[in-house]
Amino acid sequence: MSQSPAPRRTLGRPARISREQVIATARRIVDADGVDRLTMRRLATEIGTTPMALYHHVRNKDELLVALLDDYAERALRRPELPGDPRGRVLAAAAAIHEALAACPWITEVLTADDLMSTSALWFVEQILDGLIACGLTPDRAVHGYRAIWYFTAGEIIVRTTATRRRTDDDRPTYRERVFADVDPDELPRLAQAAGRWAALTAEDTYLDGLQALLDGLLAAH
Amino acid sequence: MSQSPAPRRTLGRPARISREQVIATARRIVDADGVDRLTMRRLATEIGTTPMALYHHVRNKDELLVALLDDYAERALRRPELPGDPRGRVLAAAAAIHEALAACPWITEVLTADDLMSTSALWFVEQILDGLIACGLTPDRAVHGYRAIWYFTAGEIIVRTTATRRRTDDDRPTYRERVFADVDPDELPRLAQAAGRWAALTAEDTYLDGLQALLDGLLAAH
DNA sequence: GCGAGTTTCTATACATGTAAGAAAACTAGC
DNA sequence: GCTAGTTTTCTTACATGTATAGAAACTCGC
Repeated sequence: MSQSPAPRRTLGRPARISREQVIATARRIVDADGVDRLTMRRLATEIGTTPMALYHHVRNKDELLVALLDDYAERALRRPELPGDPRGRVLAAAAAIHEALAACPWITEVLTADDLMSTSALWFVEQILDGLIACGLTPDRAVHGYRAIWYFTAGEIIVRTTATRRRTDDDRPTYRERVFADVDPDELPRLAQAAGRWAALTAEDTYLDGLQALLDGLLAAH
Repeated sequence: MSQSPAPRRTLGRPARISREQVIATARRIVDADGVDRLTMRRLATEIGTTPMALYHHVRNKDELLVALLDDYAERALRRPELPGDPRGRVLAAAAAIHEALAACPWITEVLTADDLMSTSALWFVEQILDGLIACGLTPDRAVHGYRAIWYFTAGEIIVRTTATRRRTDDDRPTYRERVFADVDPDELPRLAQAAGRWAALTAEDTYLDGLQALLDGLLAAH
């Protein structure tokens, strides 16, 4: 009758907090107050433990952020209806990744990881690879093509989000504005010509155009 | 005879250090010991002042890094012989920027700026814009094209350098390796197929291929 | 029940960027 | 010379990530 209740097979002091709990609480903080307010100390007190205890469940803050991105991708990356033609599949998969990432701009510091290798993103990578191969690329070239698409996508997100971030927490004239003011129209006529419209032009979302151009170029190269 | 020696026209306490001195010393530290060893405290002691005194010459460490990048670009960005055909010019200008950036991998954290808008880089931007326009793009589309090239270039540098950085200061199995180990060949056949070669493939430098593809796509879109 | 081993948690400490304000070193007007 | 104003520098303090060392809480073999 009095069997040992669920015989504990784990050695050592039992854990009071779990990695899942850490990540979930971190997510709550980020959702509520933004990623800037996520500190290990606050996370610890909200969980009811000490900062260093967290380090038994995440290796460091960076890994925690990666885990957050993973967690986010798991929920936000819903697999869309993909078109039948392979080119369209590649576009749709890449656009879906881009859309999900653009929606949570706090991951910039994490995004510089090698690949977007969240488990839940793998399906999208698979679609891109498969689409590229169906378009006639060799498997090896398809991997390179995926990388190129990833460079472009990650670069767009990173550059765009940090640009807007700097613009918000800084009201002095932009570095850009100062630079443009110095442009000599005789020496740099195209820049001088574009100077007035630069801000407006770079504010436009041209990700899809660029993605299509890149993809067309990749496919045209056989 | 005893004229006031160079009548000081500046009000207030005379500066003991200059912004140029700060940047030059920072450069020396970075060149010698890497960007990780550049701290405001060390910089201050090497100059012979206190950390907070630096903040009257650079707004914060980020701005110091941007200034370092500027300083570096000034010296490293030598204008190459550009080919006559506009497509070649664009490629050469972008490749030159990429090459210079790839040579100093510590700028990753700075590279996320809006554009590479160092004064010394403007000439390259001009060449890219001019080349794109000469290929038939409208000025507005040329700016978008330049942005696309910049996204791709910055993304490539950032992703590549942080990837190698993480690999060096971390000998545990990569996140990537763990992810690939879980790939189900039935569900994700392309990924499973590429898994073994992934590391080798992504180690290859395919920047120029990607750049050409992107450029061709941009030009093909009229 | 007891010691050994193992895991998790806690306390303390340090390096770092930088905010806030006082102090210093000058010029200009009297 | 003295005061006011201005600019630069210094002092002190704080928040943050995290290293290190050891205490605490468990299982297992005896």
